[in-house]
Amino acid sequence: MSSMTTRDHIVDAADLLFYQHGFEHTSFSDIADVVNISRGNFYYHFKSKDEILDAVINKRLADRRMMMEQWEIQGKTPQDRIQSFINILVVNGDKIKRYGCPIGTLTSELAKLNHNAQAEANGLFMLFRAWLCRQFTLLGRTADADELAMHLLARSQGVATLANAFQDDKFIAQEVKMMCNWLKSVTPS
Amino acid sequence: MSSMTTRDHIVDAADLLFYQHGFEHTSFSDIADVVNISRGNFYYHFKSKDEILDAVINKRLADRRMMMEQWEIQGKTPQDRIQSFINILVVNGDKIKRYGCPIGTLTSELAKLNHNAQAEANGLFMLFRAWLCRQFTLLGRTADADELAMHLLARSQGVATLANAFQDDKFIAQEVKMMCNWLKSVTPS
DNA sequence: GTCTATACGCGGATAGAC
DNA sequence: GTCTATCCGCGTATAGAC
Repeated sequence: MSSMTTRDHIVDAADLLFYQHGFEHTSFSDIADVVNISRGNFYYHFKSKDEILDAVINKRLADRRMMMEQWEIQGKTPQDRIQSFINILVVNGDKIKRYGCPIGTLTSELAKLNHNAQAEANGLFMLFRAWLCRQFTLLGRTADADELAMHLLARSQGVATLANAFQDDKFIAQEVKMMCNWLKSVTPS
Repeated sequence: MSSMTTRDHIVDAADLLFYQHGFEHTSFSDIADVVNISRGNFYYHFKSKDEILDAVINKRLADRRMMMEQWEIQGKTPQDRIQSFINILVVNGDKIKRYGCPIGTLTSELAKLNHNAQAEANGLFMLFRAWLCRQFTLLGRTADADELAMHLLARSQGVATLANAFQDDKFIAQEVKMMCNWLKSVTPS
């Protein structure tokens, strides 16, 4: 990617490091080591560490929106698309076992830090919530679409948390299977 | 509590602060302010911050064991006891909305820090897993008791994470109701 | 046991040369 | 745009008086 600016490299590296080691635990030095720039150079691109966090959240928002667009293209039925959401747990299984869910662990950390960016980070959850809600509505569950969306979101969060703690492969597979059955059970025939 | 030693006071304060603000974000000064001792005095009672963490984890283990003993006394059937577990989400609803689950958020943080105490903190999850497993076995689900235990644990973790992010009262109530129905559905009649 | 004083490194942030 | 040099506060930890 020759079109990648230094700023983009910083945001990419920060995105990964914030996920792997947490926002607070990631220092400018850590990011600088990855991007191969000096610490002083950060302040040409960002005013503060919080501004890097903002950029990372916005990148994650954009990434997830693109992912959902892909799901919409590939999945013809709302079932297929919801299934794509569930499958994240399998596709990203290894990362989740190591570091948990990128969204859930960020919102949890920012809540404890009482950080200004809490609301923006929650936007990531809201994105999935609204998207799932739309899919369940298309599925015909107009009355309880949002409830179902929140339920599925919660299930996947719980699986990520325990998969991270227990490092258990079979557990993820088990739960994904149960979620598939659940999806069938809420799909009007 | 006149029998409370300074050490106990430190562990109590650390327990609360680690929960509210996270382990890394809690400094000796923060704890000292609550306990009303000087920073230097910590090192008479503990060799390092990590030793305080160990003590906090052990305290949490003891607290949860006591809680389960209470559930065993109060609940005559395994259903009742599992119901007590589910009810944590309601009883501690306000704290969970603010700070998430004390166990889930600690294990997540320690995983990101790659901290030595990860295994000990996971012991908290294992305690609940084993206890729930025993209850499901008593319920007659000998074949899949551990699966059911993990499933319920995951559900409650997911609810805690989303309740924390969305600050939604109705959501917790909804999910608790669904978990009750689920419990009925897995109870042999 | 508890205190004060202090060491020491790291983290975020700034100034200014190139 | 990127660098080096530097500031400053905070955090853990230590030494030693009381």
